Amino acid sequence: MKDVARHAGVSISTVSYVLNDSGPVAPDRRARVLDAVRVLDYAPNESARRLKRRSASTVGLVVPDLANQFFALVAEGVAAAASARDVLVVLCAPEATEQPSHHAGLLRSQRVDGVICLSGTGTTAGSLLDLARIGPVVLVDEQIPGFDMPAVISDGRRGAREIGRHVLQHGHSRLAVIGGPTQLWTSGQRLAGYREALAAAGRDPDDVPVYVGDYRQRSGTELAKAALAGPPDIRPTALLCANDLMAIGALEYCRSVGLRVPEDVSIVGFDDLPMAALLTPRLTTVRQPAREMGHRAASLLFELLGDKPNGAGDGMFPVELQIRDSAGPPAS
Amino acid sequence: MKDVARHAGVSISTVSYVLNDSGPVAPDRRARVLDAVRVLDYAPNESARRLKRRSASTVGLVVPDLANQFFALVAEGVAAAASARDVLVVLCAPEATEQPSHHAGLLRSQRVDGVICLSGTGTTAGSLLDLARIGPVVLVDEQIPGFDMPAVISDGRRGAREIGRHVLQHGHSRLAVIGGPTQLWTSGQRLAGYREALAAAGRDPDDVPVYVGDYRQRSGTELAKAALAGPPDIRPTALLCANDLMAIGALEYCRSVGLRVPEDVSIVGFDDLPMAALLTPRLTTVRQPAREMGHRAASLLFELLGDKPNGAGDGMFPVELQIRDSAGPPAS
DNA sequence: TTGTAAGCGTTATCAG
DNA sequence: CTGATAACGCTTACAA
Repeated sequence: MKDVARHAGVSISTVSYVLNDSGPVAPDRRARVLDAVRVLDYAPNESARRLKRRSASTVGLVVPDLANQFFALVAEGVAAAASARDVLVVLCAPEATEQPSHHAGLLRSQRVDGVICLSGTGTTAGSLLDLARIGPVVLVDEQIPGFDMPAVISDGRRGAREIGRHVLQHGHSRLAVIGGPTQLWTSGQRLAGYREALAAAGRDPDDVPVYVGDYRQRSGTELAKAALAGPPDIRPTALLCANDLMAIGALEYCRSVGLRVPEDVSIVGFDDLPMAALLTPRLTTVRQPAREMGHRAASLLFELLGDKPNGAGDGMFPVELQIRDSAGPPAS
Repeated sequence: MKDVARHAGVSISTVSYVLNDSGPVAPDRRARVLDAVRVLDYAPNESARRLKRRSASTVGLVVPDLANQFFALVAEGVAAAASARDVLVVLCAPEATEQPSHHAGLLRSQRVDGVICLSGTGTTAGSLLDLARIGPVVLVDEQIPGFDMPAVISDGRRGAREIGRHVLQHGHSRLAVIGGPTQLWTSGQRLAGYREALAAAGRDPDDVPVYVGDYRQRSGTELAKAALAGPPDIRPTALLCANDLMAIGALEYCRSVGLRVPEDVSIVGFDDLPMAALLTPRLTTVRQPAREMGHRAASLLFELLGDKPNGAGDGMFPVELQIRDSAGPPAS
């Protein structure tokens, strides 16, 4: 910057003025400065800048599992919104094996302005508290009772209720739920939705067993195996999976043991990953607008950070039942 | 930091010494400092730190399309390697509509230590030059002739050759290639591999038409439509797609018009996305170790940045033919 | 309209 | 072993 000033024959503060539009500068001098900037290929040092102003134009993005396409799409939405405002995104993909507070510390030291946190196994009240000390935190697809942090969520409960009803309408009498991690809000919501559907159909929700998975494909496979272990006249004829990845795992298991879907067992998921419609059978599921949710989360965070209100309230995104081929009437 | 010093009854430089192990400190004073840090919940200001040292412990990650799971997996590998060394990853997901140099500028201002750049449509020699001014750049699945930047690649040419041979062994006489963007290195490699296979089978490589796509699913659908437009006795019986996403698009097109795969047309892909094995028919493709490649790219970058050599040469990753169900003998 | 100078929170040099 | 103190590159009163 000193170089630029010298090259342009002005003082260093004049350079700053033109770079930030923060002071009146005579047109010719401004031109000289801009010119020097180009000639010297000068790029301001953001570290120094941040040190002075107390804001970083940077947000943290905590995502548990990029291999889950739902998260990847949310991340893309966040990145797009951030890019549109020239704010940087620092990516944290905490591994299950590490202390959740570790990343919080890193992010805090970076002085990121705020954080977007995607629902995932690491989301405990404690780790959220760590993040909250950094600055505003917006949650995606998660909510912690008693904390009321801003959150971008979708109406998972209703989605689960609708897909539950859809399955029940086919006349299944024995069902099982393959749910997500119990500590996750979404898991609870979806489970609640399934139970409402059951109750609405005059069934006792407590009659259907719930297998607790971790939202990964593998656990879908394993839990399907557990759920479908008994003899044909005992075993469930429909599996309500709390996300698509687990539904896919379940589908795989069925395929591997020769169970037909949906004739022998109906399987439904949740998320509507791009691949859901490409499976055979095409997966009946509930669509969540992942990219939009990421975008909204970022906008909401910017607003919290003092951007002019951009209409990004923390409302609920609607959810949409996608009826395809993986659920149907039981064969019997 | 001043507070910590006061609280511990030592000087500010002593605090710095214990925080960085950069000077000898009496055990009791060190303990007092550590204590004060905990009590005051102090986190060092990285901006100030970077200003002083000239390194940021931060790398940039440029990824064109997170919705492509291959990229998402590479990103995950990068994030994992970075996290293991406490280096931060700033994510750039340049949209097609914006100037590639824009992100380079952002990254440069951030003073990131280096950049990992995934192959994508935005990868021009010019934009790479922009990035190179920032610091070391390692490319993933890309190489620019004449620039020789460190790169983490896989042997796509061999993969393409092998899958080409596999298809040809089934006795197809009319084939078509659905390739990637011509400016991408991977596209060229894969195309070269296909041509080698053709030549090895005694066929004239120039006889097979090449449709140029953009590695996205949609272009697979469109190009399959174009490629398969003619009457049955004219149209190709096998489609060599340069990545899985386009293969999936092609699969979709075939399904939509009632063409059976592989009976009416064989389709093969490249990448082996996790979903490839879940499709019906299961997609025959070539596996690239995405996550490992990301990990290696990060390690390589760290090494370039002065980390002790960690054995991350820029060798070629082997590639593995995955023979499944989407390619077979033509029906005729 | 322009320049001077005082920090921002760290690290590193150099006397004690 | 410890503590002043001078940078690091930038912003912003304040003075000219």
